Amino acid sequence: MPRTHTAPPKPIKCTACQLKTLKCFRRLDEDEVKFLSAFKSGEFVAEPGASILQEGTRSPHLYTILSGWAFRYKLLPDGRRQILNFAMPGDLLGLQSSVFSEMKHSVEALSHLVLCVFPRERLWELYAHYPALAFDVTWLVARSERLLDESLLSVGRRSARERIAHLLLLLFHRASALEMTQGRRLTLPFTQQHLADALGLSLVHTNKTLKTLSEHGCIRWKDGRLEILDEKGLAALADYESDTVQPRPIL
Amino acid sequence: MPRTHTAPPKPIKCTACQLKTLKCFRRLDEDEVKFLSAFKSGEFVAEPGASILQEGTRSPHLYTILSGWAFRYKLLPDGRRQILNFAMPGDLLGLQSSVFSEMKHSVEALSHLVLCVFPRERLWELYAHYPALAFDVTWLVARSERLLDESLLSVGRRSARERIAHLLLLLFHRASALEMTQGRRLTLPFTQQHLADALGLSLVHTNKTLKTLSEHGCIRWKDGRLEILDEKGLAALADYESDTVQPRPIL
DNA sequence: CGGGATATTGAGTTAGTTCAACACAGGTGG
DNA sequence: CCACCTGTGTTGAACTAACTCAATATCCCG
Repeated sequence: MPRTHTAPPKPIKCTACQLKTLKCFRRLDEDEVKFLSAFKSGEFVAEPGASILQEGTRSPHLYTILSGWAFRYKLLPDGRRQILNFAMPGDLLGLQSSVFSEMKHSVEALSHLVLCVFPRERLWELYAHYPALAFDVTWLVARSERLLDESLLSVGRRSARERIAHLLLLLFHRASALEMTQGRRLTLPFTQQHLADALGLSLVHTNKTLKTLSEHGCIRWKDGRLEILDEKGLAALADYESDTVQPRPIL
Repeated sequence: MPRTHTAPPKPIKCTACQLKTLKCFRRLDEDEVKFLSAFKSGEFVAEPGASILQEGTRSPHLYTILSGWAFRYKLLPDGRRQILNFAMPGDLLGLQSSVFSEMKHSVEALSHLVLCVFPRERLWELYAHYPALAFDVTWLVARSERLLDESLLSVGRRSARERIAHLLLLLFHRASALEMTQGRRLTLPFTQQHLADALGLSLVHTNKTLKTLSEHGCIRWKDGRLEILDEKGLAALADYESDTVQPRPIL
């Protein structure tokens, strides 16, 4: 069960935002940083399993992930779950309820998670006065659409082995851009159930397929740590092509 | 094989745009319409099977569908195809190549298709001077993300019968909002192969499942015409809930 | 020590696939 | 006007990737 949320110790100033030091993000000018600092209404810390946003509700907030992992998902009435994607630092959460009235998916924390909180009613100011930031928001949504395109291709047309190979490579490269990897290794706070639900597979089959990938010497997956042993092999299996997109927006 | 494109007879002025008469679109003010008229660089007419945008290329244009159907899709090297979604009047095509460098999916015309063409290099002006329109662009991308979420849930977690029920209802309601339906009937310019590729199913199984839905008296599907006979039944099957979103943006 | 997740493995089942044949319609060229 | 071809839809039969069920193993935590 989700644990309760904790109040943050002390919010980080946008001027000192850790994400800015990563080269995968675009540089913001002074004005933009100032605006974002004022726009940011606080921070929100959640523990694994905590519910961040709920399908069917309207959130007064818009979030950006400062650190940690989360995932978006949808449920069917009988409990079947589909994970739509995994969210990492820099990703936007809850824009849907800013743009439409209510959420059509839920979001849950996977790891210890720190979020920047923005009041959705002020999103309009951003569009009115900071067109570059508005464009960044569009950029982020478009990128997330791209990831969904990839997932849909996987779930619709790839075999179990191909899906797993593809997802693991994708996660690895996304994490790598955020400097969350150590060499070929990456800490993934997922259970196999999470993988299964993201891939549209059963838990048992996911487990067995992971095993054959291990036996073929492609990966090592143990205690939430993933090691990519044969990147070429995996990429060939999955027709994976890393998405070399230019510097991405912060917020 | 795709036929060649035809030059448009005479572009329609945005002031006289047919879409504006539909109540599902938000009303634009005079300034916005004037800007859009200037932004619009022409029209583009395509016939069924024509390729509109190609994965791996960069399109200098951004399109909006004025009339007709298209679909976005991705291919695997061995020819497996996943249709990502179907696009109808009012939908935006090719934003990805305006936001990133190149397309990661292709777009093909399903029916006779009329597109409004906008030069992507002027998209920035729109963001700089027409924040409401910029917000509309974001709205459109976010909505398309939502549709993808639904598809991913279907393909990942629903049975063949549920998937078909869900897709047909969705198409019907989307078309209905655009006043493209006649009572419970709708002309769909698809082959069963299109349905199969959108649902992640084989052609044969799609055919058989359509047949059982017909036999149960839920639908009639003949010569590209779909009739919804038992909307309640289909909705129950698919856990379908029509997405009652407020007026949507034009362009 | 006991209870609740998570992971692993085997065995039997099934939804959906592939292969193949055939029906039907429209379109073309002789 | 007919013969042919191609794209689409339909149906049966055999096959298989992935599923469900079930038992067991681990590990962590209170």
